[in-house]
Amino acid sequence: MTPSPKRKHSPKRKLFLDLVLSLFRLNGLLVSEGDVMAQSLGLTSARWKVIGVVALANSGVTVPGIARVLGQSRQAVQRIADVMEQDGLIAYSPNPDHKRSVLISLTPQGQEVYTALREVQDPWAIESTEDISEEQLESALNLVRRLINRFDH
Amino acid sequence: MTPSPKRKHSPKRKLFLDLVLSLFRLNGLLVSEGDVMAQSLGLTSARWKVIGVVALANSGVTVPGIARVLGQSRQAVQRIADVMEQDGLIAYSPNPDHKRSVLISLTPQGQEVYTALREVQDPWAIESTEDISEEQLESALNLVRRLINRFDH
DNA sequence: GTCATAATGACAACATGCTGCTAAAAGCTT
DNA sequence: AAGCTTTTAGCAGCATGTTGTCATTATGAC
Repeated sequence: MTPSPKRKHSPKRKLFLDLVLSLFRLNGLLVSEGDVMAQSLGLTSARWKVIGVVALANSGVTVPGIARVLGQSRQAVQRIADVMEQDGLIAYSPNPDHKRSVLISLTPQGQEVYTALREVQDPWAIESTEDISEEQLESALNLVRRLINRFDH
Repeated sequence: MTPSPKRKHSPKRKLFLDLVLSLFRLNGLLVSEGDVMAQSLGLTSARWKVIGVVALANSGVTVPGIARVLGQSRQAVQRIADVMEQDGLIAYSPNPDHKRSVLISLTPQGQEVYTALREVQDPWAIESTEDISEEQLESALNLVRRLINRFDH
């Protein structure tokens, strides 16, 4: 044993870096899960995210608005949205409050797809949390949101 | 109990889906943080991940091995590694145990960069957890790892 | 109202991830 | 040893994300 640990141990530092690395991994795995679920419906994980935001915030959604919810760039969402509009899942309509930024809504077909999506997504969510308590989920969500607020400049 | 709640409330379902959405956001923000930290050193967040794995597992690292640690595809890591080798951060050397899969090591320049990286990364990690307890970090890491194991087929 | 600033759409360039494919090397079962 | 399976590198194609730029529209300060 050397006599002099000059360097501070700082277990929180290592814990946090481990957490960050694990979050990168989990993110990749979640995208994969989303791809698998969405695949049977002709969607991808990116469209899964977008259709979810549109379906929940059922009125007055715009492309930059979706981007803000997802924490992504306008341009990334715009590209996905344009494809989904071509595919007939969403529709653009004029925005009375804004000449440039059109409103987005689900088409009937988009609503069908979203309904079908829920029938895959909800059981997935329930199964995924089988051995996880509500309290654990809440505290993890709490921590994640604190980190989001810290990093969202 | 009343006979009427046709739809199960399942608060865990909504909690989990909120958590997943928040994880997507946090992932994007963490990548941004990594980009900012790595930028001053001429790195990007992707190279930040790779150099970290090489520096920690200081011997016998291969491209597919890094990919397994990061939970990414071989090809993604290979592309980053090839660029880093061109830039002189890492070096390939013959693998006595495997004719095809070469070993990766940090060059002296790579070690310098990693040292400089630590001087940015460690304070960042400590500051990021200022208002978070060790116990909270541990339980979050625990939960994330359980989810990784569940989804890592 | 005017003017600076912010938000938006559109386009381009690029980084990072994925899958799929082929051929070579390694590992394993018999 | 032979043969089947897995791992690997290298290539290609593509999806998803980023930033940057420019012109247009909104917004807010004065």
